[in-house]
Amino acid sequence: MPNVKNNASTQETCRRLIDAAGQVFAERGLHAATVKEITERAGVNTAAINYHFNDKQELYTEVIRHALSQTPMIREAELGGTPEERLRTFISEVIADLFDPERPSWRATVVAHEFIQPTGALDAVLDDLIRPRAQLLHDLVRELVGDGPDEFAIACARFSVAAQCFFYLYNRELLKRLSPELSAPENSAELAERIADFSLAGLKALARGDAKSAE
Amino acid sequence: MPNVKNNASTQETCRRLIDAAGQVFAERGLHAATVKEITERAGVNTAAINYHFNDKQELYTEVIRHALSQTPMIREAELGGTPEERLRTFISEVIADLFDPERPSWRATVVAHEFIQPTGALDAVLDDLIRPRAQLLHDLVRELVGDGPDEFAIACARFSVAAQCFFYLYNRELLKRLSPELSAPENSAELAERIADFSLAGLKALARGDAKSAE
Amino acid sequence: MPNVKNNASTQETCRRLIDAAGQVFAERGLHAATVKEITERAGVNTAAINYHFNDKQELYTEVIRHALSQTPMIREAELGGTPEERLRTFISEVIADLFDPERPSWRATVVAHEFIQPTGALDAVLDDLIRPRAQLLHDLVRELVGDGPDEFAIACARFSVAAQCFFYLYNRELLKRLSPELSAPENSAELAERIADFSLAGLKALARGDAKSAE
Amino acid sequence: MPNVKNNASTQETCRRLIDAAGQVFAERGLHAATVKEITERAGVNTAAINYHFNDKQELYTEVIRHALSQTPMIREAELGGTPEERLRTFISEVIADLFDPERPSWRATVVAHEFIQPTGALDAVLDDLIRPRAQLLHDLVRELVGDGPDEFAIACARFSVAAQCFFYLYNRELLKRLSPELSAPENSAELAERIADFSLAGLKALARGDAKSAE
DNA sequence: AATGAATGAGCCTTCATTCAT
DNA sequence: GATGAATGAAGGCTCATTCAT
Repeated sequence: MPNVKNNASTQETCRRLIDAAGQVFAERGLHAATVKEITERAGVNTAAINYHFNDKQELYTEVIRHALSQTPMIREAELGGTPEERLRTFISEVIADLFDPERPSWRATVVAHEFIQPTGALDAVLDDLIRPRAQLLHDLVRELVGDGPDEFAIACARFSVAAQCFFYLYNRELLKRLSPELSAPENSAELAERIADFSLAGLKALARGDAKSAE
Repeated sequence: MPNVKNNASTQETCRRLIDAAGQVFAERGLHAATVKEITERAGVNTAAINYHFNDKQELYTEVIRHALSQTPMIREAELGGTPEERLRTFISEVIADLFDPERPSWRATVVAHEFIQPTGALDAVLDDLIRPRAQLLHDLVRELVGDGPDEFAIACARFSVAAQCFFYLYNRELLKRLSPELSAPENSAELAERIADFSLAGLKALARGDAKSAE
Repeated sequence: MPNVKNNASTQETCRRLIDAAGQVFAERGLHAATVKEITERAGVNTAAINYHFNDKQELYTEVIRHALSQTPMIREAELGGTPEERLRTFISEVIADLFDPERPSWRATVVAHEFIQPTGALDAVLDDLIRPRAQLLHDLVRELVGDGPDEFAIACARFSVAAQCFFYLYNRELLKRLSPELSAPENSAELAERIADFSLAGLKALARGDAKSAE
Repeated sequence: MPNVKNNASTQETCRRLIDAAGQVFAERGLHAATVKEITERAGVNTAAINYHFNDKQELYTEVIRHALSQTPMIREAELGGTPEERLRTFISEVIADLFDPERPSWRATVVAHEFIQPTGALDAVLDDLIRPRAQLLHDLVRELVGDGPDEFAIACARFSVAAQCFFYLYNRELLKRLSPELSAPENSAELAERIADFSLAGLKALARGDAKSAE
C-alpha cells in the first residue's frame, strides 16, 4: 500500500510506476522483473519504488490490486435481463476485456501469475476483490439451475463457466501456437457466444438433473 | 537435454536433480529458483546442474519435458467404448492425475508456469508432446459433434472441455482459499463426473445446432 | 570507457580503480587478475568496477589507454635542435620514463602484456594513441637517413631504434636476473646514451648506403 | 618435470600434451588457457595433465623448457667464419626461426609471455637454458668490439643486438597492424640483413670509441 | 596404469536497497 | 520531498583437481 500523499505529482509518479511495473511484471514475472527496468520505463529515478512503495513486493501487490479492481466482472451485477442474458453478458464482457487490444494487456497476465503462484498479494486482495466477484457468479449460477443441485454441484458448475474464460487468459501463448484463429480479436465475439452456448447447455442439464452424476 | 551417460549413478543423479528441480521450480518459478536450493535438495554438488544439464535453463526444459511426458492424456487413445465413454474416461484420468497425492504435485505447476510465460521450453516440447495430445482431444470432440460444426466451433468446444480440467491445475491455490471442498482429493471423482456431464451437455447442444451462435 | 560523471568523488573512485587495476593487471595479467583484489586494493566496493566501467574488460581497456596516453614519446615532437639531438632526447625520455622509480611501474607492464597478446584494448587505442607516436619516430628516422633508403628500410630502421627501448620495457624481470646493473635506475642515463650512439651509427650507415643489404 | 616413464605410449602422451599446451598457452596465456581445451586438442583424457605433470603449472614449465631448448641460438656457436659472419648468421637464424611458417609458432610466444611475467618457469630454466645462450652473444660481441669497452658497454651492446630480434617476437600483433609488410615471411631475409647491418655499424662505432658516451 | 565422472572453491556480475545531499 | 551514486549480498557458472574404478 503506497504512502498516501496528497501531492499531485506524487500521485502521478505512483500511477506511472504501477503502469510500468504492470507491463514489466507481466512480461517477466515478479522475480525476473528488475527495479531498474520499471523505473526507466516509468521515467522516474531509481529510488522511487522504495520511496513510494517501501519495496518491490509492495509495488507488486499494488499492481495486482489495481489489475483486479478493474476487471469487468463486477459490472454484470448492474445489468438487468433474464439470468440467461446476464450470463451471456458476463461472458462477453470478460472475453472482450481479455481480447481488447485497447486495454492494457498486462492486467490479466499479472493476475494469472499471482493465481498460479501466490506471493502474498493474492491474500492481500482476496476478501476485498475476489470473494465478492466469486459470489456474484455463484448467485447467477444458482439462479440458473434452481434449488435442486447441492452446493458442491453449484461450485463445480460455476468453475466450469469461469474456467472457459480464464482459459483464454492463462493460455494466450499456447493458443497463439496451437490455434492462431482463436487468438484473433476479431473472432472474440463468436468465441464468447460459443462459450455461453456451451455453458448454458451444461447448466440446463444440471438443472434438469439428467446427468450421470445425479444418479 | 542431459548428456547421455550409461553410468547408473549418473542416471540416478539426473533423476534426483529433475525431481528436486521440479519441486523448486514449481514453488518459486524459473527465475526465483536457485541452483543452490535445487542441488541441496537433491543432495548433490553445486556444479552438478552445469555438469549434467549445461545450465539452469536446460535443466528447466528437461523438467518441463518430464512433466508433460507423464500426463495421462495420451492413454485415452487406447481406450475403447463409445465416444461418450472415452470422453468420461479422459476427463477422469486428467482430474485423477491432478489430485492424486501419490504423484509429484510439481508436474502440473511447472507446466502451468511455462504455459503462462513461455521461456523457450514450451517451444522445445510443442511438437513432440503437446500437439499430439491436442489432436487427440480434437478428434474425440469431432466424433462427438459430427460433421455439422465448422473447425472454429470444434476449436472452441475442445478448449471448453480442456479449460475445465486445466482450471483445477492452474488455480490450486485460489481454490484452496475459495472452495476447500473442491481441493479435496476424495471429491475428485465426483468433480470429474460433473465436468463430464457439463461438457457432454455442451457438446450435444453443439451437435444439435440449437445454439444461439448457430443462428 | 567510464561513465562520465561530474561528481568529484566519482572521479576519485575511478582514479583509484585505474591505479589499483593497473598494478594488479601488471602483476597478474588480465585473466589472472581478480576484481576482488582490485577493489580491495582500491578500497572500494566489489560492485564498483561494474558500476563505473561496466565490466572488467572495459576497466582494462581504460587502464591501457591511461598507460599509453602518458608515455613521453609525444613530447619529442615539440623539441627543437638537430635531428641527432632530437633522437637522443627521444631515447633519453623513453628510457628515463621506464626507469623512473617515481612513476607507476605498472604502465609499461600492462602495455607489454597487451602488445604480446591483444585483447581488444590494443585495437581500441591503436588509432588514437599508437599510430601518431609511430609516425613521429618514422618521420624522425626519415629525416636522419635522407631520401635514399626505401620505405621498407625506414621501417626496419625505426623498429631497430624502438626495439632497443622496448627491450628494457619487456624484459625487466629477465634483466634483473641476467644484468642487475642494467636494471639500476642510476645507470639509465648512460644506457640511454649508449642506445643513442648505437642507433645513430646504424642510421648513418643506412644513410651512407654502405650496408650489405644495399648491394 | 614429468614423471620419467619408459613406456612409449606415456612419452607419446606427454609429447602430445606439450604440443597442445604450447598452442593453447600461446593463444591465451597461462591463466586463460583451460585444461579442458588442452586435453581435448591433445586427444587425451581430462586427468592426463595431473597424471603426467602433477598440475597445470608444471606442464607450463615443461612447455617453456621445451620451447627454449629448441631455439636456434645455440647453433651459432658451432659456426665458423669471421665474427662479422657469425653475427650475421646468428641474426639470420633467429629471425628465420621467428618467421618460419613451418615451425610451431607457439614456442616464441610462450617464451615472450614468460619473460614479461615470470611465473617461476623462467627461474626453472634460467641457468640451464638462458645463461649459456646469453653468454654466447656476450662473447661474440666482445670479439667484435675488442677489449676497449667496459663490461657495461658490452652489456648494452649485446642487448641492443638481441633487442632488435626479440622485437619481432614480442610485437607480432602490433606489427601486423602497423607494418604488415614487416610481418610477411618473404621479407624476413631482407629484414635480417638490415638488422645485421644496423648492428654491425653500432658495434663498429663502439669499437672505434667515437661515441658521445665515450667522452 | 589410466580414465572420466564428480567436486567445491572462487570468479564476474546483477540487483534491490540505502544514504548523503 | 526526491534523487542517484554507491553498496553488499547472492546468483549462475567455470575450472583445476580428485578418486573410485
